[in-house]
Amino acid sequence: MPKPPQAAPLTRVAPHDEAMVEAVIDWFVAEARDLPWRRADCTPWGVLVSEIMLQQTPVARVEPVWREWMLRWPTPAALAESTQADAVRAWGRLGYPRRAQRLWECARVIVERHGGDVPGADPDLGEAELLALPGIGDYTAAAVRAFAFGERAVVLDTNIRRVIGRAWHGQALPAAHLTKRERDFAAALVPEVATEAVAWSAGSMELGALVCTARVARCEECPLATECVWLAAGKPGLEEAPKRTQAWHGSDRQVRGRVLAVLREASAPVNVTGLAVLEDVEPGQLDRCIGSLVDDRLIALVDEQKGAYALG
DNA sequence: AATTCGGGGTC
DNA sequence: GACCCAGAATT
Repeated sequence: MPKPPQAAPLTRVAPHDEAMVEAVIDWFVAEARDLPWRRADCTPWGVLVSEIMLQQTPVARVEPVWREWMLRWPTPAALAESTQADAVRAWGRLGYPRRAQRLWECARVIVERHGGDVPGADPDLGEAELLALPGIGDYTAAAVRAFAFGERAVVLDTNIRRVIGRAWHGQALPAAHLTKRERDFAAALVPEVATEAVAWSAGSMELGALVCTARVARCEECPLATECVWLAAGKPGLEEAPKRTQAWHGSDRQVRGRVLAVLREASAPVNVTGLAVLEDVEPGQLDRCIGSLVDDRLIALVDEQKGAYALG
């Protein structure tokens, strides 16, 4: 293995750790899914769109929507020339429609500020330029730098956090909040050579998605099985789960979704408050949800006379 | 640091 | 039914 350049990493990684990282990379080369946004002909825009869609949404649900989206809006400029309403409508049932709104805004900013090219390739400014875009946070900025531009970046999503937590620390599930300590440890594991760094990021993410899954880990298939601290300890900590899930049925979140679903399907403005499909919703809650959707600029009152709303 | 923000597959 | 998913933005 070639020696990395003089620039030493902040934290030295033991040969043992390097071997584990390489094991994940080798596994990924053999087992990676053939996803469209991983193909060599996928543009940075395609990668960016996939990353936004994949925020809190599984691959299986994203893939068909991503394909349609890329056929319709193959470039940031194409999306920027369309309307937010079209973007939200094409988003379909992926959830968190504010992502569609931000992606549309993101396309406009890319056109205005970056001449229509997705930023992020610059080794110095890339990170900051991406973080400045709507809907792009720490994870997505790093992911675009790595997967769209092949740069070394510290990609840290829920999958990678779980893999590192288990294999290196023996923890079943990552903590609710990312600490500097955890980030520093993850950063130290990222290989210095960019191509390997990208392979590690994609590979550890894929390992978390396919093998080292949250509920039932398939350790017999894992390339880290012989080294995994968590497996050696007998896979403790999965039973405890005082996470307190947020109620869904009847929540504002659900009602907002139902209102938006009506307006997505409609070809003309709709008086939402008089709708049969929303009869079971308390008037107060319905008004509150409509109000918050208006505040978010996801919908707008377009016919005051009729009290009719449409997608913003 | 805690909340809010969708929706559906899976166990 | 509870849980989980390539998180981000706001307070």
